[in-house]
Amino acid sequence: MSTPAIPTTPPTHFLRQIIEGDLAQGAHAHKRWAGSPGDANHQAAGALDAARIRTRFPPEPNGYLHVGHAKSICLNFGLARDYGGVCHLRFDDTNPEKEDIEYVNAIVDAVHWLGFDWRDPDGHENLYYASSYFDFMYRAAEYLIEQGLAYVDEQSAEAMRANRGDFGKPGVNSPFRDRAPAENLARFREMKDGRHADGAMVLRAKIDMQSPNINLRDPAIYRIKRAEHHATGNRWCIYPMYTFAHPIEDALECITHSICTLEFEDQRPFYDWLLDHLAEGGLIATPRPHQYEFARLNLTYVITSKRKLKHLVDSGIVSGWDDPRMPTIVGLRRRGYTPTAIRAFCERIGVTKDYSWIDYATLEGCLREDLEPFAHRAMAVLDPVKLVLTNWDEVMGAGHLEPCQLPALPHAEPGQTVPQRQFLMGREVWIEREDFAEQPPKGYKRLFVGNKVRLKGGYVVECTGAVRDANGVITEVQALVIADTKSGTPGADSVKAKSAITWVGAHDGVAAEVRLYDRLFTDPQPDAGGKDYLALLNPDSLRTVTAWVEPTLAQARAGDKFQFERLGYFVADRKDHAAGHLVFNRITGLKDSWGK
RNA sequence: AGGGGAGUAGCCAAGCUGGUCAAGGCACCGGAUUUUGAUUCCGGCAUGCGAGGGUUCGAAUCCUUCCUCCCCUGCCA
Repeated sequence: MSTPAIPTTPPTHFLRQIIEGDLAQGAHAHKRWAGSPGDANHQAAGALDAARIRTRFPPEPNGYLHVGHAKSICLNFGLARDYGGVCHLRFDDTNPEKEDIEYVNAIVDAVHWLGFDWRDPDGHENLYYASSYFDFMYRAAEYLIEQGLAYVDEQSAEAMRANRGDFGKPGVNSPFRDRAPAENLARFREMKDGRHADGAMVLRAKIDMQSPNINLRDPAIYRIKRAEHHATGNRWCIYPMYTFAHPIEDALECITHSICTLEFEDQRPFYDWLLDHLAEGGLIATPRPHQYEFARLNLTYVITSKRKLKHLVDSGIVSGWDDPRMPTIVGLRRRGYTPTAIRAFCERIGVTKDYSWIDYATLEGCLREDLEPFAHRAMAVLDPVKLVLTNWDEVMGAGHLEPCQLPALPHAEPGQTVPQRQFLMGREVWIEREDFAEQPPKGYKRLFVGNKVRLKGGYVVECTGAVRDANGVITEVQALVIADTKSGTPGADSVKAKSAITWVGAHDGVAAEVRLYDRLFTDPQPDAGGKDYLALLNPDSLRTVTAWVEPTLAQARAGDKFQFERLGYFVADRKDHAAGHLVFNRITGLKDSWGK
């Protein structure tokens, strides 16, 4: 008797509603797609687009992706997947000074790792570069000039800024604003031909210097910049600005829904202005794309500012972009987070236009939820103290080692075969220091004199005391093993134990380096309100201990994830873990014990 | 100051055309099961939807005034 599968509808949000509305109206039903990006003529020659919608994830290749990008990735690729569409991966590489091919590759890896691809129904890969549209962008710029919609401004940057006005003061027209199109065209071509110095002049859209929206006060759309581009080399010395380039990129790729973050809302009127003019001129396919904005992710205790993240790396506060404490995709990956958990997280937090802070606990919860059903269990002792079973030799025989076993997963499905973990119990075992208490607090269920506890998978023992050294530090805990109480035998339940504690045999335990990671910052919002984030670093964000782990763990391979019972989820480090030197990273505890 | 956005529980978030509408998740608190104080399972958790006023038989949903927060004055994206 199995419960009928309940169809899981992803939570709705305003973007889904917009798309569903568009689809219902057939807004994109007649769009054509020639199989590659291109202008109006190119697309008109194509077939009806097999993709019902097209979205895009458009990172600038100037750094590593982080959780915030994951939200955008899951949104754009998820929407395309859910509505029979396609999501393009597009590198917005319009500023050669900041960009590098190294980042391109890292971004490709990260998006793939998250579980997404950018293929058309026919398998064609939609991986694009803004830089491959430079020719068209140049043509569009000349079109604008010819139409009297753009002009070359020779004011200095300072003069431009001053004449732009501010929130309370309208801008004033540039003295170059009313030049004739032919003159502008000539100047623009000189710019392209390298006849002018960097910064000597820019091409500006001619809109409205009085606009209350400062983005519409004749925004710069092309600048002179002699820099080698990672893709186009030195072919160009003028580069389009984001403002101008992005709408065109969307249009050439036949994007239906161009989704970006809130800070671009004021940019939308220009987006519409540009594309409407280009569509009217027959340069781009119609219907043209539309821009929608959502709120970016803020995660408590996490910083996503690229500049600050870079400082953490450069100053050695963390070991690199993939340090397991970093909120980068590579960092989360090395920490042990799974793509499934990250995707679930992005789904769970919703999509709105509200400025919000998501609890870090939400991410941790998604990880635990993902790992709980299949992460193999293992026993480990992170803060070891020896437990000596003083009557072991009499009861079990001198030097006896008792083979014990436990299933790798506690809740096996009826037909499921679960591997068994084998280990040995002897006179001496390692237990957690905190599993013994001289003065047990109220409700304490572990070892204290007179209390009976099961060594999980082994025998029930009764605590008799502890041995201290000259400084009063406990060097050994003592107990009596109770015969015939071994786990899985008929007598197992003959003696009631208050609890079961985890342990590792002193004879077959294996040493391992365990890296106990915690949040990098002590403040829930280290990146807000102009705080000094460096003063808010958590001094205990990494504690490395030498632990004892059960023998099965010696076979762990880099990247394998486990639940160390009662301790949390751990992953064998993908960089440093090796057969002869076990290294485990704590992904997260079994519950949030911070502040407990 | 001008423009653009947003305000529903500790944190997210449904709710849109006014009538069991205050969903759901996380967190938290009870209780049951448990050889992980985990998991699982049950139960609890907003007389109130930024505040005030109004329209209406009836408003989180409509009107109005006010308050708070975020974004915009790069030849960055």
